[in-house]
Amino acid sequence: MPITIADVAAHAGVSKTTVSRVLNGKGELNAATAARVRQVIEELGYVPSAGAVGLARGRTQIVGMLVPSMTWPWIGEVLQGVVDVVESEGFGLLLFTCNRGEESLRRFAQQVSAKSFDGLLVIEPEGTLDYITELHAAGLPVVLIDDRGHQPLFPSVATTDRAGGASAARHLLELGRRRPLVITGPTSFGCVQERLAGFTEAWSESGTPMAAQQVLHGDFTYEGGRHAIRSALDSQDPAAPPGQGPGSAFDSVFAHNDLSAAGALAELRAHGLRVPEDVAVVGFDDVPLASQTDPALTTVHQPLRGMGAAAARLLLAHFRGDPLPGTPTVLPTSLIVRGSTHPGR
Amino acid sequence: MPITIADVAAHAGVSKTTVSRVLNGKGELNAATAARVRQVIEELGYVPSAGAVGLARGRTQIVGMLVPSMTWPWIGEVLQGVVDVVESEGFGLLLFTCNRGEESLRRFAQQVSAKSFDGLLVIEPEGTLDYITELHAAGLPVVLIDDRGHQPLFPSVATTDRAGGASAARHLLELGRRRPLVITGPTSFGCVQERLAGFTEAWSESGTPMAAQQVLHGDFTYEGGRHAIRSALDSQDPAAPPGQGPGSAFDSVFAHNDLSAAGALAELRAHGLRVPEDVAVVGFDDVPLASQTDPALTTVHQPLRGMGAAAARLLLAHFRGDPLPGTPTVLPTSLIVRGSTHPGR
DNA sequence: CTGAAAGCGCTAACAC
DNA sequence: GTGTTAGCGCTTTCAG
Repeated sequence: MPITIADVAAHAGVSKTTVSRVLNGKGELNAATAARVRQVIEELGYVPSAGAVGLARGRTQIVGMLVPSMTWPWIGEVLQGVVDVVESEGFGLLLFTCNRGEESLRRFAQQVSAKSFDGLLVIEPEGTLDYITELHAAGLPVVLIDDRGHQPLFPSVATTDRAGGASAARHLLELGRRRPLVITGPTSFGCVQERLAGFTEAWSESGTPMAAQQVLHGDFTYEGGRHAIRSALDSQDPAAPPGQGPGSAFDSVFAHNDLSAAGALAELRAHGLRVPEDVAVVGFDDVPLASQTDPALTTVHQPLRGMGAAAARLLLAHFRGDPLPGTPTVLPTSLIVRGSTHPGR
Repeated sequence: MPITIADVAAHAGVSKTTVSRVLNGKGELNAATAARVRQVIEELGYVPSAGAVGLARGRTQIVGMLVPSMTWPWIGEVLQGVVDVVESEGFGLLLFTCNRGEESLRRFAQQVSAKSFDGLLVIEPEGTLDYITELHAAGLPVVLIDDRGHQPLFPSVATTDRAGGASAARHLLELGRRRPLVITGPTSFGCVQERLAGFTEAWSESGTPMAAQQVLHGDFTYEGGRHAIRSALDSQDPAAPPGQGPGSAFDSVFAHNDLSAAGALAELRAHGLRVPEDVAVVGFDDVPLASQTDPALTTVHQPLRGMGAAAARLLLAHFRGDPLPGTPTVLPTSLIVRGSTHPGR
């Protein structure tokens, strides 16, 4: 017994078409009729069936979102950004993950074919770029939220990884540090290459270029961070105590994400090194963890929420007829200074 | 040009009805016809339109999920549990948050009325219990994932907060600790009351009941954890150094969540106290942060993923005709021992 | 075993 | 301005 447009029409003594018109504000209506219809809608508490509207209009008012996993610490931020704008525009958000591999993807593909949503927002799950590109080519509106530094063949929202790396370098230089250690993420990621390039460039501008052994390849994990510090300490001149003293291997660390920076922090302490006095540490991302380490982590903030919101806005604007931009939308990073580089903060 | 059931019917030389039958496995079909139809479906890559099926059947094959916010650290785990089962059953997950207050909720209510989904999973957003109860009463299948220790009037999935508190107490007792400090969460939460009751009961069984000043009211934040430790240290006998020595105020901490436990950890260190030698610390939740503190946090693991999955299974089973259980489904907590109570782990 | 026809609830030409 | 008439793509009686 849910009430339908027909009920409203009957109660108001008009046709379904008229009701539909006041609902969607189309055509010229007699003010009086419109008011009466609105009144009845109110009284009956009528709400159009999303499914029926979707079928009739050929558009669902739903945006799909595909993410690799829900359990990564920064995914929530992006999602909140997305959800905020999607909801406020009266759209629904249909969520998909790739947690169960092949099977997940097949299921997702089904939903695409089933026209369950009008457009797709995606944080690229490993190895699906080709598939997504295909969907885009097939006419599905897609916006990529790029955390990998790809340059995809379709609209995307990204951040300034290179400038972020540079800002970390400049910060350390300003603090008087001269021997940095860089702990990278997986080097196949474009973002990692950018962060490294930005850091290295900015550093060389100081006149002291970096040596190869100052870059350690990590894997974005906590353990990876610990391990990098351990091996850096192991391999340095045993006669020279680490820290700011002359001869020590490094006086600062730039980790490519906060998680490995947190690992570095722990390992440094385990070796009796003080942060930031002996070694200053800078992370990347600004996930919640960053403000909950001890000392709190100076880090390059990624505008995750903003990226999610921007991607959603792009897609929704497209539904209204605006073209999707051919070039990536780039949101700037910003350096957040905390205790790991600045005593007392 | 999306291909429809009519296309398949035409190509296979049968009626739409027949195609529909092979699609849904209803009625007795001639094996040969069925095979032929299946063949055509395959060739054409036909997938039924979700919207059309929904309209015709009156069911959307979508489950709605309402959460307070996406940015809490443990929400992701629950969501992943939900998504895993929802997806594997061929359903879609429509996500809603209450981030924008009243407005969010109104929008959500619309979607409910619009019959956008068949049933609802909810992590109760503050102050919406009445509204949810109403929806349930109105006939919408609802399962609550209860993080607050409510005893709602509708199906829910919860965890053993009381037993979890007790396990923390027993662990500390076994380690020989005798003067615990408890840092609670907001006391209006049922789960906080339960955790406290469980801890206190188990502790009194040891023969040494707890004093009121051993319980500090916190707020589930990092700062709250730091603050609690600070005031505990401030208020103790200035002549008695803290730690395990006689006369010191406490030799262990049970924080009601990991975040405040991490705060406690930091503050203890700031005062020169060693964890776990001087003070052992136990948290609650087992969020990712717990394994990334230094030392890593012993904590009471909440089966968040399992709770999400269980809730989803309950709802889906209900769609198949099973009744929803009248009594809460309870999943057990488990104690995860790490370095904050056990040196070397 | 299979098909014709009538919806599901709404929108969109096209008349009046 | 407003109503009539077809659909949107699928399911489901009801015949045959």
